[in-house]
Amino acid sequence: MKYNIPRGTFDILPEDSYKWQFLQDSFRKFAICFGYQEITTPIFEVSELFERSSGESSDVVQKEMYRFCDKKGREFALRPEGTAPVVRSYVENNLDKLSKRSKLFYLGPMFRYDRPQAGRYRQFYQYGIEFIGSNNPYYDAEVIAISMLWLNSLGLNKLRLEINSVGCPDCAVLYDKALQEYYRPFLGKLCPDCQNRFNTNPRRLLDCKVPSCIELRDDAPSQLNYLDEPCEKHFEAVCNYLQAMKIKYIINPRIVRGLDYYTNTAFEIVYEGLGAQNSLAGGGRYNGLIEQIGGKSVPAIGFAGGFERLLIALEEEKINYAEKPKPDAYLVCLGENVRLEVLTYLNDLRIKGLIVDYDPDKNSMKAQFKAADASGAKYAIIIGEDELANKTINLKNLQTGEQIRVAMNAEDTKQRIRAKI
RNA sequence: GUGGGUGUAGUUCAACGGCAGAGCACCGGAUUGUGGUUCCGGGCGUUGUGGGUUCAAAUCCCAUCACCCACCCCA
Repeated sequence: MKYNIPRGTFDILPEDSYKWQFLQDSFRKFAICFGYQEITTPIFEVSELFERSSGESSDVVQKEMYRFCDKKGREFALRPEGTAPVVRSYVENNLDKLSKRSKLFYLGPMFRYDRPQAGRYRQFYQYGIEFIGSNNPYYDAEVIAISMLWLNSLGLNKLRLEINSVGCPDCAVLYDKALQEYYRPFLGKLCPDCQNRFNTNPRRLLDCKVPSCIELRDDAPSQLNYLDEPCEKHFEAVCNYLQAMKIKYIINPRIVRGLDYYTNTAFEIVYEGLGAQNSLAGGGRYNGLIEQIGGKSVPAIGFAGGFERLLIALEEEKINYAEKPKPDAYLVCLGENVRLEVLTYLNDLRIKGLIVDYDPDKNSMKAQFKAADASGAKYAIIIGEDELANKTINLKNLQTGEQIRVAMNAEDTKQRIRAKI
């Protein structure tokens, strides 16, 4: 019986895993420099957490969640996104009592039952930041900056940062009304989906890709004209901070976040060349969410980005961001007795942190040297009966061909190899 | 959930009704303790799976599964 990987998932094979490790480490370091700390939550939570936070009407909740019941009939879901679990943990562990601000980041897999497509998977890996505890627009800019500057640091420069403000719930109500007034005369001209959206979620009308709907959209009122004073000031301040940070952006009043919990700032980082799924990262402010799921009213802002799309973009730009790790040395042995006696030395090298490759199945020197070349090892350590008897090794630099005979001493070998790197 | 395209060796692809092949990768060898180049040798793989048409199917038809792309949605 042969088994297939579940649809929409993928294996990260050894030939690629170093890239993932590099990107994950890189993001960790970056976030830490901005004062953020890692938080890791389970990959499943009670379904209700997501239903509450994302909104019952959202696509995520409606059709994309992997749900299951445990033996006691409790209903869980594999997490479709990272913010709700982090906020759950924040509330549950009283992180607000520890400090007024919580600066958190996370990495890990998310799950959505979607039809797979370029840059879209059922299990996908996200990196994200959540800042909880202040409504200061500086933090909006900081979170946006982290997401943008990190991508820049990897060598991605052809990015477009789009920002918008969806206002607070009060503004949203006014804006929804304005939209409905605008669209009402054209109701008959809208696509069936949009006729639905007209009532359930008017702001989604702006997101439609049907040509006739796009045409109508051009003259539709802008959210930005329906912000109350505090929201307008907030948005202006965010823009000012971004300018002060010299981060280029464009204001796109049509950015609508899919999840219900967003307020005020919404942003997206777009990379053309990803196909239809061209959003590398996205996020926004969610001042209402924490209270909504049982905490105090605390303002917060965050974002999440997808590793798969990032990988595609880096590949597309032909950026050499990570180097494949190669062995420091390859051990070439001759003779059965040698193979036995050399093992403590070999283990010592490895314990000391050298990457040493060795293959007991390769007999001839030729085969062993070929393997050494293929592995990309910088040195070969050659040991035969002679060397063993004298407690020495031949250390050969595989690039220059230079070879020296030195003591069989792991520490000494390590020093010599490190010195020449 | 809806459309379109594609499934042949580990991989990239040929063969397009008539004997299933090549490049790359992989393994071994070229006088027994020194590699990268070169040369030689090594391939029966349920042609994704199951049916059907035909004297004959990788090839045509149907179904199914998987992948890719798009709608939708978003990371």
